[in-house]
Amino acid sequence: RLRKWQRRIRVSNATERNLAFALSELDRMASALGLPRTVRETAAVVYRKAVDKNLIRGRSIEGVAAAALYAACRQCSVPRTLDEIGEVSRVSRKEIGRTYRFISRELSLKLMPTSPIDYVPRFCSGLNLKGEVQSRGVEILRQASEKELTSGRGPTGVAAAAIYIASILCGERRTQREVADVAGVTEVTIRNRYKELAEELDIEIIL
Amino acid sequence: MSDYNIKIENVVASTKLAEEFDLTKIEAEFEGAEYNKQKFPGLVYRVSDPKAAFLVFTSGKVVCTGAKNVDDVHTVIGNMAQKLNDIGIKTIENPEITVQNIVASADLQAVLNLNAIAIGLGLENIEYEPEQFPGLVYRIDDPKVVVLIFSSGKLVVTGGKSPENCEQGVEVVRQQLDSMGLL
DNA sequence: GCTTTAAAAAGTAAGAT
DNA sequence: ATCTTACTTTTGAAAGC
Repeated sequence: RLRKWQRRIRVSNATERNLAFALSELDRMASALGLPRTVRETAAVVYRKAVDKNLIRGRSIEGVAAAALYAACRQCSVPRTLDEIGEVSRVSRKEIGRTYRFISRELSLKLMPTSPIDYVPRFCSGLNLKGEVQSRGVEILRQASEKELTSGRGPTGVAAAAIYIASILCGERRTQREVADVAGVTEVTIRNRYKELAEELDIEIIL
Repeated sequence: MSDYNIKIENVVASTKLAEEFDLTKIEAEFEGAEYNKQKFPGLVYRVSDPKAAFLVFTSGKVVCTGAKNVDDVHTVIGNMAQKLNDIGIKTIENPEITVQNIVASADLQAVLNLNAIAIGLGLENIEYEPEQFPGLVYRIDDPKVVVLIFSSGKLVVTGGKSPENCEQGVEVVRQQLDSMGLL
């Protein structure tokens, strides 16, 4: 009986220690990515649910923490790409994606694919673009979505192209290189997307 | 009318041609054969008769992949057995060949809204992460196949054991999308 | 889980020209 | 800027780490 009690204490200690480690990991990654407190708390909730459902078995704490943070960013509409999460995690992008799919399914998160619109605020601030440009970009994305120009395309690439166009239309031009860098895509992708958007949405780009 | 341009792109099959093989000998006799035990336990051998690739193991088991149809699988495996015999290696007479997987492509001839389809089929039944891959992944239980759905209306059906499975898979998708008014 | 094979879909990426 | 090559996803078997 005393043995059993001690065992419980050990398990409890291990569980608490692991949870503490996971939460510190979430905090460390969230800080590195400059994420607000609400996202960290959401990630903590997701992580705790995963623990309660024993989803950590056979998986690393760091992997589940990274996946929880990735999921939380999406739930809070301030998405980070798997590459961005991977940059502040010891776990590879592939493993984070795999773990995300698993907990997403097991916890029935039912998240819609990331919307390009959710990337606009972050990318625009990174380019020092005003709210007017953001609004323009969002409007372009709404029209793009209606004309089926976003299905199957990378959200960051489409968002980057919309911002590139918006910056020009608002007289605050940013180069493809600048936009590509903040969005984490190549200039070629921005070029391909913006050509398609300009053509299909009948937007005249002069310069 | 009932087509949708279904085309088989690849057939994977397995069989057993002998009780055991000396892969080192086969590698020496078959030009182009690759065998690096520490890299992979099987010997790799490509043929262009009907085009296909073989993975030959010491156990006598063989995997054939890359064939464009089921008949070609039987043809190339028969040719393979003959080549082994020519080299002085006896093989099992009528090997039991099992088709393990068939990959097919198809075209629904319609531009699709993958977000709408994701909701229509149910987020818990699909996987769609455009950040990672442009296709929506839909797993079907009835013919047990996996269908990759693209915004262009093109499809990839894989996991089927027969051409019928692939056709059924395409039909299931067509029907479900049609019933939801997404086609 | 990984290693190796083949193949399609469409997007994105990297290095070369 | 454009071309080529290549990687992302899915599937299945094989023997072994």
